[in-house]
Amino acid sequence: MKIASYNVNSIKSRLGLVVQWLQRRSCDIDVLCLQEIKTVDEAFPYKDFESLGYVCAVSGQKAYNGVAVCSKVRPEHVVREFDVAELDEQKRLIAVTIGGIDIYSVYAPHGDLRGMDKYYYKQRWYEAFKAYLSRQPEQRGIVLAGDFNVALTDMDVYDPVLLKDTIGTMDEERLALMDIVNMGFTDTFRHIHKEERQFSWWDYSGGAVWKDEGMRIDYIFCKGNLSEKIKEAEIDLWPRRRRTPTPSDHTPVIAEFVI
DNA sequence: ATGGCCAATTTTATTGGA
Repeated sequence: MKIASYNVNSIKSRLGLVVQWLQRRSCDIDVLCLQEIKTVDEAFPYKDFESLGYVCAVSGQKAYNGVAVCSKVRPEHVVREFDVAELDEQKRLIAVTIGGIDIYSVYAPHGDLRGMDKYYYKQRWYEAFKAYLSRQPEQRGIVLAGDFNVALTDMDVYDPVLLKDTIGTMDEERLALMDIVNMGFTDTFRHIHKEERQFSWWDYSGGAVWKDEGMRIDYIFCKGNLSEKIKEAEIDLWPRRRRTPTPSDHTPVIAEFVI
């Protein structure tokens, strides 16, 4: 089973490219977690995904944020509200249960430099998400697929010196995500590719993608016995290295499980 | 690849993204 995470930066602007990408891969993705769909539920292009064989669970909002999970199998259960103020005030989280596994599409706050409102909001959001996850049953199979807006280590940025103490590389941001990882999660890409510098996001400006000046901030984490079932992990550069249609600034990350 | 960031809205500027 292949699970993918893709921050599309507007599903309306990206629909054509996402469809092209899925078809190019012969629709080998079983579960596609989307972030930054930037639209309300009613405006999500359900039908376009249906014609490719996917059913979509959506938690959207106007203009900003918004997440979805499109899967070949209809989920047994969908959660859109998490009964925590920090996790519900913006649409950054949706969870579906497929084959007894809880799969989350995650869009962590971007944040800001130290001292700014959005810096503190990111910290509060991570605390709330960690606390929420700690309340889940220990043995539960969980996959977290999304844009976490943190580069875990210096290996995950193109220039650690230049990018030291910037958004996504600050120690406290890394600790916030590491806290979650340390709850028993495995970084699927790093598990398979121990030393490879590969990125999932590149700035639109300056032709960053062509110079490979990027960061790895999109992840698929898994816990429970899923960690022993990771078969392959991949970052697919194809959708990012298009000129037309205009790509997202992110590219999809994929993990394959022996399930 | 041969450039000079992109998307949505509050729209001809501003905000957010990272």
